[in-house]
Amino acid sequence: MARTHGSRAEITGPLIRDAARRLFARHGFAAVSMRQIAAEVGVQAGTLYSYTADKQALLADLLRSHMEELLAAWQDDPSRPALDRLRAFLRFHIQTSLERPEAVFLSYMELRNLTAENRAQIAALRRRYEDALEAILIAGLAEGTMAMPDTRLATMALIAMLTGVTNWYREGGRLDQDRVVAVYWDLVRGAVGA
Amino acid sequence: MARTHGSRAEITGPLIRDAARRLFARHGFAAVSMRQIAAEVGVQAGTLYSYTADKQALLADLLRSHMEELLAAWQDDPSRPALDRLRAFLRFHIQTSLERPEAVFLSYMELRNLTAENRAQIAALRRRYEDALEAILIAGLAEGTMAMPDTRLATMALIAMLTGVTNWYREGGRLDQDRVVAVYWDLVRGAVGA
DNA sequence: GTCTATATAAAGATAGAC
DNA sequence: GTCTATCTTTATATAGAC
Repeated sequence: MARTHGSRAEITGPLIRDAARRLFARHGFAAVSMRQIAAEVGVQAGTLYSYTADKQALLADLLRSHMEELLAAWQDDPSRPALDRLRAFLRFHIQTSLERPEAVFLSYMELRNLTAENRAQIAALRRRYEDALEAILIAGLAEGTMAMPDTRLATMALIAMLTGVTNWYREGGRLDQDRVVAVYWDLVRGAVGA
Repeated sequence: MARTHGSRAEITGPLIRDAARRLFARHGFAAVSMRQIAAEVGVQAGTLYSYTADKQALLADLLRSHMEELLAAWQDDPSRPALDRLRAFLRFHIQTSLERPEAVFLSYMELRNLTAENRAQIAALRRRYEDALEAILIAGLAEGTMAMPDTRLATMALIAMLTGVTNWYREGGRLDQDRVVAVYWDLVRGAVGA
């Protein structure tokens, strides 16, 4: 596994991030050692410190880039009917959650291991993501196509429900992804009073 | 803090469990040392091993007793209308989740740190709890007072949604517990097609 | 039942050679 | 850019005294 003095910076960085994401998600941040990450990549432990200031910064980078990718990928069109937008959000959220279950899991679980500064930064990104959903619910109320007593609570409830898919979904299991989206859409549509 | 040779076994056991629950929930299982737990209780680290075989068994005890208390406390009455039973389940789940947020959090997060045997045991208990909810949904379908495409997915979706309350609820925040139950009841009732 | 002391292993991080 | 070697700290767990 271990190479001797081979240099390939362009790929080592991403490999470190991939290994860290996988290991942190599987065992928990504190349970994973820098040596384990290094072994997974095929470098020595000391090498990791050419790519990250410390272990915590490595986690922070993973969470920040995940949230930024999520925000960049979500394309909303406020001119469309709110129910269509909600349907699109649901599909987007389930799809990305199932594509990157490890990053999703980390983003909801390992905030506590960040410095206060990094934690605040990630929390702000997450808040923007939640606001994207709430905007749709507010539009639905204004249109009269949805009904609910509290858009903020509904936002939190829906995100928790959708993200929960990662807890039980198994590739090749009883239901494929489209079917999951369809079933959840029935539940969500009912929940928002449509 | 540290006493010298004082003996009080009746209370030290529960204190260890309380401290471990709090610390594991706050920092993560792997991030907490036996020394930290001991310091919180006011004993020396070695003393903990009079109460648990090892660190992992301490976690397993916490999760097992939490699930067992939950199952013992939930009183269902299958002769009542399914919607009433669902309402009662919702209130029970939100109430206990907010009363014991640390145990709830651990039960969903730290299964990965158990031995395979302990993990299977806890998973079976959790499954029984999920089945208690699904039984209500199945009854609702049979009654014709609910409608949903998949009772198993609906079960997982509802539990994720309700448990998510612990992620954002703050004592003394914008909403008191009864109000939260009322808002979620609106969402749940819609989701199950009532 | 609890303490003190310790065996043994592994952690995060850094320095300097190649 | 990566490796080797190492400093320093901390961890789990156990043995035996009180």
